[in-house]
Amino acid sequence: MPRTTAQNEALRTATRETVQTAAIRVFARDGFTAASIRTIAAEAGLSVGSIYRHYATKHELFDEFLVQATTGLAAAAARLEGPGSPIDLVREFTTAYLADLAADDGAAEFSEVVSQGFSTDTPAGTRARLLAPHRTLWQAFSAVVRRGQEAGQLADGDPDTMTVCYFATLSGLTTLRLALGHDVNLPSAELVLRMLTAATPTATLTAGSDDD
Amino acid sequence: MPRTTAQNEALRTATRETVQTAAIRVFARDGFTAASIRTIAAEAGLSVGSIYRHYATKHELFDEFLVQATTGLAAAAARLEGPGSPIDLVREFTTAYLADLAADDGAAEFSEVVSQGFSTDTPAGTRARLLAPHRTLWQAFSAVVRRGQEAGQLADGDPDTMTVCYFATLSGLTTLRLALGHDVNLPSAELVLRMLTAATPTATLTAGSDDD
DNA sequence: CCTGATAGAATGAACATTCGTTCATTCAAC
DNA sequence: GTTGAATGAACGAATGTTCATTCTATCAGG
Repeated sequence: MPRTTAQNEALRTATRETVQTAAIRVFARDGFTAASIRTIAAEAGLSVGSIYRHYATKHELFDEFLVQATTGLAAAAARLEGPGSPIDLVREFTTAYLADLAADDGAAEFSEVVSQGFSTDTPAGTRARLLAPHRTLWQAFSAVVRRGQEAGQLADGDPDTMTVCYFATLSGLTTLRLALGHDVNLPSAELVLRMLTAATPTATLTAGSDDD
Repeated sequence: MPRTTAQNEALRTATRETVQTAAIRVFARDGFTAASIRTIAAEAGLSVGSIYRHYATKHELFDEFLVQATTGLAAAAARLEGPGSPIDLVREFTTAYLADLAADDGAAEFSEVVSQGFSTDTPAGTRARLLAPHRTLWQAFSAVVRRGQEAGQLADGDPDTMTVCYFATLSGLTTLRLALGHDVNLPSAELVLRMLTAATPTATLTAGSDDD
């Protein structure tokens, strides 16, 4: 008997992880279509054939990423539905996201692939598959915002619209961070949270400019 | 002599515009690499060969888009450097951007291609070519923010960081708008502007939650 | 300790397809 | 009839994918 089953299992999962990490990096850099299997193989330090031993197609490689993304989004939604005051929940959520972005692990790349899948819907159907868990997350966040408003902790405004605007900011920051690297000044959580916590600016700030 | 020179000229520019519009739409939908010349030709209602009569390569087709983007960004920066109070300038800028996003002309698609070029740097060199006019725009915006702070019209904070956060929001909203269409609730200018105008939330809002 | 047999992982040349691109030909307007 | 725009079949390069082959780590038998 050559290798034990357990050893083969460990080898397989280790290589799968190597491939997955390399794939996400290349997907984030080049986009799904421009990312070639040969490039991913080179990034992983493996041959083309090895990729196909672990993933039947390029789409299946992307599918595993989609599963991870769905799981992560569901976990984030669950945390928002957990205990805690609204202001603490949104601050903790924002701080954690920005910390991931600032760190040099693959979190930013991961988010970037999600963002690309959303915008280009490549491969076909990606957008729909990402939309479902995103809606769950958005609804959870929106509910927290509503609770925060009722508690007087958060600013007025339609919770759904505020949620969209908030997540648009996080998404945009992710893209900028990945494109510009350390040159970009990541904002503090407090700055991002202003759109949720801001007291409505006093009328005197805008007086005299409503003549359009 | 068959057609007059003027007629040929008109035909040429008309077709060029048709091709350019179709190309931007396909670029926005599929990304530069996945957008094939055959798809662009079909979208424009022309043959493959006709595309190549007007643009030597796919890259040149994209280049014309880059020139347009650079011009537009420079124009936006110039407007910010023009007359007007800081609060009016940023509000006008935001309102105009959101109006373009809400309209069904190609403005959102245009911005989306810019965003993709930024994030994937495809074709190679696109990011650098977009970065220059963006920096100009960001610097102009940052200067307005600083003036607004000095005039007591805008909230405190590092102007550069606030600018990055602001444009990240606009970029993220563009992606969401194009991905979800009319389902997305576009925020009001006032909501986006909160991160710039918000009075710092009073300490009572955060009291008792700083125990992490 | 060595050695050879073996199961399964790793390899990369080869294939069909699709891509960007070309160009001989056709079409349309004067 | 002439000029230039429009066409689409065809070509080389690159892509995703396959599979016959090689490598590698293990352990029974000496």
